[in-house]
Amino acid sequence: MSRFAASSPLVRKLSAVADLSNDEVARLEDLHRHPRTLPPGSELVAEGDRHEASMIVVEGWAYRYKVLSNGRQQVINFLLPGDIVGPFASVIDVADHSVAAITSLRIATFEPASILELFATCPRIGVLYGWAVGRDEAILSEQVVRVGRRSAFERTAHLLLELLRRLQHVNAAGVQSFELPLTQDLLADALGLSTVHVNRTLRRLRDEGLLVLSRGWVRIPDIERLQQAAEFTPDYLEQDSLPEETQAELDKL
Amino acid sequence: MSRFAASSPLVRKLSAVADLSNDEVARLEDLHRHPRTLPPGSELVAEGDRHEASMIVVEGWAYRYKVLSNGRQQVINFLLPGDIVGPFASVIDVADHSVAAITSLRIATFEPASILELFATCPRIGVLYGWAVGRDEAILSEQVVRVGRRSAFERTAHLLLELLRRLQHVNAAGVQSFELPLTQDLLADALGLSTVHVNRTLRRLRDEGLLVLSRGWVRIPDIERLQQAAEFTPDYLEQDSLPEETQAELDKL
DNA sequence: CGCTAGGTTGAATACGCTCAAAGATCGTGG
DNA sequence: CCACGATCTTTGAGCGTATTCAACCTAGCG
Repeated sequence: MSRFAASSPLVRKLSAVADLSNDEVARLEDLHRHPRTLPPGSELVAEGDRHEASMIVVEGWAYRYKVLSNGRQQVINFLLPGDIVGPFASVIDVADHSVAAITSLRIATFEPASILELFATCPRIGVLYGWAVGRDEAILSEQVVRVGRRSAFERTAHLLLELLRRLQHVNAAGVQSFELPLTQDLLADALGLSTVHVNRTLRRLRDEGLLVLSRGWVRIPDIERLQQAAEFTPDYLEQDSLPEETQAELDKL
Repeated sequence: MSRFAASSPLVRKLSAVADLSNDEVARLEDLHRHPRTLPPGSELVAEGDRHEASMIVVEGWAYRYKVLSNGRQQVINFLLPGDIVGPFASVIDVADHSVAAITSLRIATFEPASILELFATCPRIGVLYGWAVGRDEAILSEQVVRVGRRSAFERTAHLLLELLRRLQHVNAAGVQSFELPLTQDLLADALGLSTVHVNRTLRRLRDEGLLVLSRGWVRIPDIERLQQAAEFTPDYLEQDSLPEETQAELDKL
């Protein structure tokens, strides 16, 4: 267990990449003043909103999505504890997507100024912020590949494996299992499939013993096997340290 | 025409969002030392590469992509003049995707240290860098929606409209037309379709008078009409100034 | 002139969608 | 505590969009 097991998920996530000083942890925790708790279904951001602030998910799930005509909807990605919502929101003047809470959601809003200040006064945290942004971009990229070039079967398995891994990074999942607060409707919108087909695909995954689903929980009995089936490689989610060169740059400052 | 018509496409792009001082322009141009020219097909980044530097596309097209088994391939996005390749590359230690040149490519590599320094000494540029990252993220999000929830017809039209708009922002396209250096194979990999179907879809777009294609050029005779057909809204690509609040924050520094 | 990469077209197939109806599950109020 | 309604899940049948396979065409280039 990490020495930050009790602290915020963002700190847990970042301390896997770099050892944080007590001061750095304090600065990060500082971003968590102004927390709120929102009920399931709340809209945090609506497409067309102006000048949103950045937020950090502390507990619960949310999702970013866009709505199209005739009821079509696409989930862009899921926001889990430790995720930063709109890391550069303060610079964008109109939101081009919506964000809604899936579960009851604990979330902290922070001022755009905080980030500017953080970058200016604590480059290490600036770099880690950049790392978080880069990782989210990697997750989005994988979402493009998943939806663009994988079969329904692979897609579904792949997403579940990603979610497991991401939750594990913030101590929000077990070794094989996690709580999945998604309806098949929402899953379908994330996977670019119809609800019916998601249902059939999940059934097939269960029938093949790759998945155990019960009352909002998923268990993956044989992760190795599911990874193979989904062609899942977790590299894009894993990083255990900053590159040496970057470390060196930082030490000079 | 902008007063920076002659300068680098990155400056052109950013000066649409904020008026840049001469000093700021100089700092941005500074990132363009160490330019190279690469032939079409060159790999700039290969999946698995360690610790890449960030780059700026000066001229030409490139694409980010991932390769799957049995020859499947997905283009994550296209990189056009003024685009930053891996804005936080210095913090990520292993590339999870590849990048290759489509045309002959003029590209500038800059040191990770430059960015840290820029953030520290020139917050306005730091903010604009953040804006560029945020915009790229919006483009990626739209790619997810396109591939996940749009028909082949909409998808194709939508991508072409996006490319037109993005190119216009860096003075690399006319009012209705631009040079499109993509094979139908590559287009298919970007749209998550088969080559054959891309071909049929393009034909339909031509038959309906929505597109004119000839020898590597596209013309969109009636943009309004194609936007309607594709359900394209360009908001995510457009921003003409920084939000007032952010301006105010900046002035305080 | 012939090679090669890319574009075009047809026919058969398949994967995933739509429509429809029936079963679970859960929260809520009687 | 049970009944009801609402939401979510499951299953079947038929359909349609996009795929695969295969052949042929075209343009550019050595």
